[in-house]
Amino acid sequence: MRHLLVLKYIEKIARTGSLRSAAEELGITASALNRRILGIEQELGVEIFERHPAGLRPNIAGEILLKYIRDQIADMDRVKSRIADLSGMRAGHINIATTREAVAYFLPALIKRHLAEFPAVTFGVNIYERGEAEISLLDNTNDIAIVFEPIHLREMQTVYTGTQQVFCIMSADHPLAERQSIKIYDCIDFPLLLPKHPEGIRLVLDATAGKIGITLEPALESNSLNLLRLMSQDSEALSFSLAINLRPDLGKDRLISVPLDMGGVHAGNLVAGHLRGRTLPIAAARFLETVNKNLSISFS
Amino acid sequence: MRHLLVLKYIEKIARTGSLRSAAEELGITASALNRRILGIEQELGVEIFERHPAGLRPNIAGEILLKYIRDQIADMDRVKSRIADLSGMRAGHINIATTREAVAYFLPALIKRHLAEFPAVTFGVNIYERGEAEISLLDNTNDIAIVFEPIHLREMQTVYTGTQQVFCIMSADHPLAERQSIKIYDCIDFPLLLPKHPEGIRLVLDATAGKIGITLEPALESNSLNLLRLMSQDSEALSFSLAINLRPDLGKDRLISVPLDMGGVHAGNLVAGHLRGRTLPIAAARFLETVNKNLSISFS
DNA sequence: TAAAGTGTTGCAAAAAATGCAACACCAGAA
DNA sequence: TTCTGGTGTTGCATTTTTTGCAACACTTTA
Repeated sequence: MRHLLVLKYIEKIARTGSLRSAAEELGITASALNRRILGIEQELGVEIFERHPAGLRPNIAGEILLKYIRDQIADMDRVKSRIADLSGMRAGHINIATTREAVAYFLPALIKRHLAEFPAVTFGVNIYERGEAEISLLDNTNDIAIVFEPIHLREMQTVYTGTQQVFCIMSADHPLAERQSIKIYDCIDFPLLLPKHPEGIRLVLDATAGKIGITLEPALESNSLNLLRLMSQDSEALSFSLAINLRPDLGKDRLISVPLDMGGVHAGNLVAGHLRGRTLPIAAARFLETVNKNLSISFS
Repeated sequence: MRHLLVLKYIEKIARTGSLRSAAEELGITASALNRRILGIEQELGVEIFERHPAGLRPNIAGEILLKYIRDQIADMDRVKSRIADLSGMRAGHINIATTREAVAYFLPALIKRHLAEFPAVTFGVNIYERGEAEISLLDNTNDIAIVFEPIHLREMQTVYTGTQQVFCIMSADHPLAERQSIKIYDCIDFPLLLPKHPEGIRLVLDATAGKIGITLEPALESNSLNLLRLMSQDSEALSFSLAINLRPDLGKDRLISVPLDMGGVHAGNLVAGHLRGRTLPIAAARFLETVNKNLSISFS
């Protein structure tokens, strides 16, 4: 709830005891946070925090306000819960069709978060080869499709469409590791670990190579993206990954990722949507909205 | 309070029933307001207004939200007054509910004097029809009620109660002008200028007349007490006024006032108080005490 | 059919929030 | 003392958000 933001800021400061620590936890700057507080204090005409060298501590006015804030946040939660009850997004089953690329880290995290808010919702996640996910919407086998480079876009009502940057994954001590970005041309001197053909990312890579008149000759082909990535470890071999599929803790495997400059070739589209003309059950619609929001934020 | 802005927007729309009318009252554009609503609805994942050709009407989710909003706004007011209290009880906002009879000369003078002593206090004076002022205490719209002949006395904690002498106002050269007091019986031969019905003083006059078996037939009815008074000027017509509403400088308009002997009928009560069971903010409590003191001194 | 009301949306301008960097201050350690 | 590491604050350029204008699509009423 956006209108509670400022209140949550205040609450966080009261809990951490200092502007800077609160700011860090909130993911904003101390200065921004500070000005928010100064603004509130000006609105109230009273200071709500005592300024100590060690940080901020609520004064009596602050304590009164904090009580209000905590109540208000709790009340809002209750309101949201009641609204969720009567609009039916509380319960239901959601079947999701997706491709291997999209599913690795993004979807599990998202489902987990959604489940925290709507525990009674159940999920089915079904992985398809390129092109098949969209088809599966036709007979309502699945409610939502999240796919990379869809083939049957006509059948879909898309809610989110966005390009996905391709990253090249390599060992941390690889000759190319220092680069800000690399071109496909730079890659051909090293062993290439590529996904098998119908995979969307392979398509994009082949197109990029084709543009400059070369053919990619993979040292290893597999449809296990994880296998490909691990093969890069401690070798000169290169593998590739979409932004959405990039593991957050690559460093732990002594790997790093470098964006691939595709030289004007259209980076592939990631698409989320449902069957055209179908009105989704509320639970599914709600989740799709969450998907859309998160994709938009993560890959802008 | 800035963070309540959006909430107040919603509340306003619910009250006016349409985007455009609400926008106008709020001093913004319909489009801006509309986007605010769309934003909230997206945040909640649910629509909160039904779209009718005639305008917007809250749906069930909206009603739930509205309850929350009204509570939060009221709570915030309470917080602000509590905070004002502890900053030396010299500041605060006082909302006063009253009826037309009580407000003309007494209240302005009192507020003026109070303001001289407590310049940081701000006032809101709201005039209601008979019976409505007390009701307005219930939702904390007003802190203090000063009313003549209240209907809903149960809801009120009265601080002052006292009868109000009724005066008959007439031209200075009126045949009755020399009297020490007059009876209602004396009046019926002259044109009567009476307030309209729900007005408390009219009630008292009717009761007095009823006791001796006559009905008052007004030459003019109005709910502007000032108009009635001025109509008495240079004519034989009689108007009536409560002691509290008696203008100090009647002589300037060539008018005089003569007490009305009501022949045993209970003169109406003037009551000042607040919502039963509520502890007033200090600023309001303080003003109510001033009201009490002045009423007690003036009409003993 | 025309008029007057409704909500909605694209686009450019205005306003608000933010991050960066520097500052001033204080407590405790060297 | 002087230095270090912590605090909150502020000016400025930038980014993000909000807003108003105008036009649109739609429904009800005259």
